[in-house]
Amino acid sequence: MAQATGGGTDGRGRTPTGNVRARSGRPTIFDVARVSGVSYSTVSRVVNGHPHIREETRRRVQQAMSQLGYVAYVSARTLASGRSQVVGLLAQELETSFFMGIVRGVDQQVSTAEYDFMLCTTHDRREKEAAYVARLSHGMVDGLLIILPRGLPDHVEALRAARFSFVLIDHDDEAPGCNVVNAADRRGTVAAMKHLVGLGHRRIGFITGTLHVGSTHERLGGYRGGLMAAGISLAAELVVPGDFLEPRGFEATRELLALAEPPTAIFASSDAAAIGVLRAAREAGLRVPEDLSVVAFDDVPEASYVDPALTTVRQPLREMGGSAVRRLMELLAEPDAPAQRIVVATELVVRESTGPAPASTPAQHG
Amino acid sequence: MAQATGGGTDGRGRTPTGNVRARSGRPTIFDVARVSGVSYSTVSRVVNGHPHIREETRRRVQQAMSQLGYVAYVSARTLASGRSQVVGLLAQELETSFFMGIVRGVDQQVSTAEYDFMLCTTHDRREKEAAYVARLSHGMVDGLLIILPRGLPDHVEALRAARFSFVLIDHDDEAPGCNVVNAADRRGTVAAMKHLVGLGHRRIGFITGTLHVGSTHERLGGYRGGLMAAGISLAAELVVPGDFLEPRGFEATRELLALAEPPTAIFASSDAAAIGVLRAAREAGLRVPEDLSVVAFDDVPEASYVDPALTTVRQPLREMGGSAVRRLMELLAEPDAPAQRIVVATELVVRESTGPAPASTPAQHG
DNA sequence: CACTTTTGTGCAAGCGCTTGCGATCCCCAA
DNA sequence: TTGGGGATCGCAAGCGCTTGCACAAAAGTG
Repeated sequence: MAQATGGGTDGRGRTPTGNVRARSGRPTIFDVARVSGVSYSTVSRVVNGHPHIREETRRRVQQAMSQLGYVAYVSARTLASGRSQVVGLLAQELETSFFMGIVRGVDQQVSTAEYDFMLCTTHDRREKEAAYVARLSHGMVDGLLIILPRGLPDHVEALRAARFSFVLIDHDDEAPGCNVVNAADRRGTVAAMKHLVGLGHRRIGFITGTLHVGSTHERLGGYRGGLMAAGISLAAELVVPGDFLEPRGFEATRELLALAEPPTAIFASSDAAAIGVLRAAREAGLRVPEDLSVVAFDDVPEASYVDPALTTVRQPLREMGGSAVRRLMELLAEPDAPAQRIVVATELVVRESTGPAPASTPAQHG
Repeated sequence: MAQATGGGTDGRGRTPTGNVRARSGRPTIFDVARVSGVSYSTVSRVVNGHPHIREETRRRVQQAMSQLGYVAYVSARTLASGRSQVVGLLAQELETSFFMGIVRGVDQQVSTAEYDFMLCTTHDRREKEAAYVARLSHGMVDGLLIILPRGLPDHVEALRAARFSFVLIDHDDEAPGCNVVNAADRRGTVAAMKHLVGLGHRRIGFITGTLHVGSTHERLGGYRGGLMAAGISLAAELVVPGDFLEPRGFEATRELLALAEPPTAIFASSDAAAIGVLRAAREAGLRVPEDLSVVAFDDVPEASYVDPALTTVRQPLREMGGSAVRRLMELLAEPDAPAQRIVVATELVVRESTGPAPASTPAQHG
């Protein structure tokens, strides 16, 4: 061996950077270098799989590493290289199955890509969003996945300005020029409308999602388009605002059922909201689907558990999460790739909550 | 100002560490120092809220920071200080509501503690566990939350040896001397048994969880204890192995119903398994609860959605996650605190899936 | 066989931040 | 006026790793 045997700290009692004693007692590349009789940079190259390393050298180093139980110190590597091998997932919350579905897809895909992921939830606080974006994009993660259902915030613009790689999930055209993954909301809703119309429904209520998110508008567009295609005129009172959540679904349904001429079917913009619809129907003494049909959106697991099981537009959440990760990986490899919109297909799943429209006015139970 | 005005790089054209030009274009503490006319260490102290900073200095620095839009570079800070302000959550998967409940509790609590968290799933691969533990504990995170339902693996021992702070969730006494959070499984199961016995059930089937996890044995203990307390003798054939999941719950129920003298009630070790029980009962033409009562464990959201809604032992998953985080925070503040077991209460939630035992043999439907 | 290329390795200089150790400054008792 | 002792702040030395550059040795090239 060319190097000083065993000592390796060239007589000055310290490694080049003054690494007299490792803080944690854990071995560093210097220790590995000493044991294997090469320089620390060679060790680094072996660790990172660089070319131009003699096979025997590589073997010696690897043997020293496993002998010492060497594990790279991630922060140091990140600091030196500027890459962290971590992607961030910024979400508003984790409460709903909707988010969880996406998170699962992300998790799965990330793990196959030799990346880790950091889950950050803003808990609906706007300041936190900005703070996270700033901190994460500044060295903590290499790329960002963003699911924030509130229009396109300024900090997304900031990310773009900083040429930081990110992809938005379930944001539609609010983000021109951004990489986006979303579902075919409109098409799915149209399919739902066709289904209801085919069952003879003419008055169909619509409970929207949160208003500032793109998918809400897509679904509303699908509703209108679907009805118009069937030659049914739109009635403004049949569209009531919602927020994707159960309580509001319940309320909204009450409003719809209180109409002079109540709907015979209701489309809810999420499964959760539809569960609220079911509850309101039960409270009003209406049977589903005999008196009232309900169609939902998402197809989270609960949709098939409830009674009656929900007819719903399936949105492949896992696939969306997975696609977003794949796209992000592409971006990390080629940061200047042109933006891309990925639209995953939706599919109407017919279960028990829809049926033929009742002959006369259905709201008068009894 | 005592310092060189504006220059700050002492004429050598570079900062002390040779920071000629920031890599990312983002401002560093050196930039802040230059603008505010103090040394970089003072900036660092302001950032970290150290005492002994003159109020006016602090103000000047803060103003410079917001003027420049300074954001700390986390890896550098971690490298220098040895602390990352992130905690890791190591779980086997994210598929079940059980995990998700805990994750939500963790998320919530972590966010109130000025920490971030990194979610790592091992996807059931043992090598990944060890790799994660090594990497995470080596600088990536300050502490670790572990939910790995498979006995107490060696790497937990390694963590302890390295004096790394961690807390186990839902591991029971397999981990002597470790900080653990778990639910009162035994007590909850006993309550469930008392409920069934009170309804007149004498032959009660039991579908276990995965065998190598502590809570499985606790629940089994509760089953046996509960029956014995009621003076009911144990029948080995009534206990069938399960794995907490729906398909196995279905299978196991088939086995139980095929017995010469089938049970009038079944306890499933998780809600998911109980849903399988329900399916098997339906398949066998049995009505729940008229012909067969079922009690479950967990009380995830699905439990109240299914038909009939499940009578189940509620396990406060969020609270468990939250408690684990709180405990971890304590450990981070005081690493040598003696280990502690935290047991959160369980509670029997009676819904629709349990009822009086049928008069005669119930398996003969019709 | 002198002369580029390619391959293999080492050195030094950082990455952006924290922190121990002084050096100053200021205030007040003596 | 002196000292002593905080309160403030600066400097240097690192944290553990990556990487451009230099240089040596091996391998082509005409």
